[in-house]
Amino acid sequence: METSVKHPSLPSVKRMPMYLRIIQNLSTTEEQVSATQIARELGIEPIVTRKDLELLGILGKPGVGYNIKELIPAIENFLGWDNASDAVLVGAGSLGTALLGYQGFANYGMHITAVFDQDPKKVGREIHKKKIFPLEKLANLISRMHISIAIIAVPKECAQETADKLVAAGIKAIWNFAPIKISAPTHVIVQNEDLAEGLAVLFSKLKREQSRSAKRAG
Amino acid sequence: METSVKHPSLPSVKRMPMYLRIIQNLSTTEEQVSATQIARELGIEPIVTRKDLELLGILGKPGVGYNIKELIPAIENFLGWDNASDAVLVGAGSLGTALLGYQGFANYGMHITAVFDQDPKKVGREIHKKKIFPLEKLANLISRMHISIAIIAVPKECAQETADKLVAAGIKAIWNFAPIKISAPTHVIVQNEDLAEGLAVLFSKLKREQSRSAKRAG
DNA sequence: TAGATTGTTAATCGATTAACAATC
DNA sequence: TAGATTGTTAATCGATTAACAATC
Repeated sequence: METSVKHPSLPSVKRMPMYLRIIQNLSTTEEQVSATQIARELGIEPIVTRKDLELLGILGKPGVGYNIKELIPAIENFLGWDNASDAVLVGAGSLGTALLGYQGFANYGMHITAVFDQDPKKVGREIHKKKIFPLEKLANLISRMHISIAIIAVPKECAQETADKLVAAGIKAIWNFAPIKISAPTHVIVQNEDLAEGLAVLFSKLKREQSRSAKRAG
Repeated sequence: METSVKHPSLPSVKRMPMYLRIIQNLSTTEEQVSATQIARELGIEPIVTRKDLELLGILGKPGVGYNIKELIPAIENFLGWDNASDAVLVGAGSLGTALLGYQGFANYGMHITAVFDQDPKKVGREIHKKKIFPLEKLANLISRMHISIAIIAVPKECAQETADKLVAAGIKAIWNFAPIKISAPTHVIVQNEDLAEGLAVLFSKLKREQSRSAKRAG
């Protein structure tokens, strides 16, 4: 029996990008950074950061911290962001446009190779210097260029249909922004992004705060 | 000592919007829905849904399920989405535009009252039928109309500054989409939305799947 | 040395899952 | 009645937090 690979927890994975940003910011002025320092910046407990950095498989210096030059590539490698993966974006509406413009995904290990849209009026135009292709070319381009990631930014009515096409074309992972849960075969990774989740959390925190302040007043 | 209010867990809160959507879809054809049914639709365990619905304080019928007419308002009330709160949007770039267009937040208990932007060229124009105001009017409008929620969709360079203005104007909750962690006094709720998190999760799942399929092949 | 921080083991906490009688 | 599902209590699992010796 071989050593089973211990998978990092999802919360740890989610915290990594924040660490990366903070450290990248510091990298111009500092050589070393401690878990304590990062945690303070984020308003979280130092032990959390220490545990997370442990996952990277690098060593820090007691009393000092971690070498930033070592830390950055370690996190990038952990996230798989060290070699930009090619991706396609389906849907060139305002959401698709916003995603394309979002600080450029370049820093996020992702390179958007092509943009597709159903609307003939949009085809041929450019957004953020990316040319928009007709949907008909989707399957061909994906298989020809061995694209493994697709971003769905189409209206929810055609999201599942789009996903089916992507799966048929051999895509390996789908990042879905349509407000509907997309289903796909188990070997295809689906990450559903849902704005409503964040809003639900916001409202629930607000409610809690209001009941607290009501108690203070009453 | 009074009964301490038991707060629902964050994962439960996050699942509620999905439940709501599914049930709203069913509401045209069905009268009742079971936790099992909802769970199957979402690909999660029925016990999870049952536990979550328990938080709503309504009763189901054993062997049958829940009355949809009761369930919908119960979830909306739980989320605080039964009375749309007024909100302002700061930043009318592609992200702000996308947010405004995102199926309209009307269903999400939020009504965007006004849109603000720094750029004089944008001021006066309309997006999705909302007029864009200059930033100078922000504080006045917030206090005059007792707005409690603000959405930040400005570049990360001015996000903290924008947040400070909002706090000074008396805002109670900030939903931040700039890729930077915003800080505010403890009595102000901040919900930082971070695209990079989702991407990190996607990549980590992809990695896991690839190591699995490599194992299958090898 | 004194102070800070790491790496690591153990304790705690909370969310998920299991089990099952009661009910439609 | 048989089958399904609820409400509820208990068991399990995993993430967070605490504690502390070792090290710079």
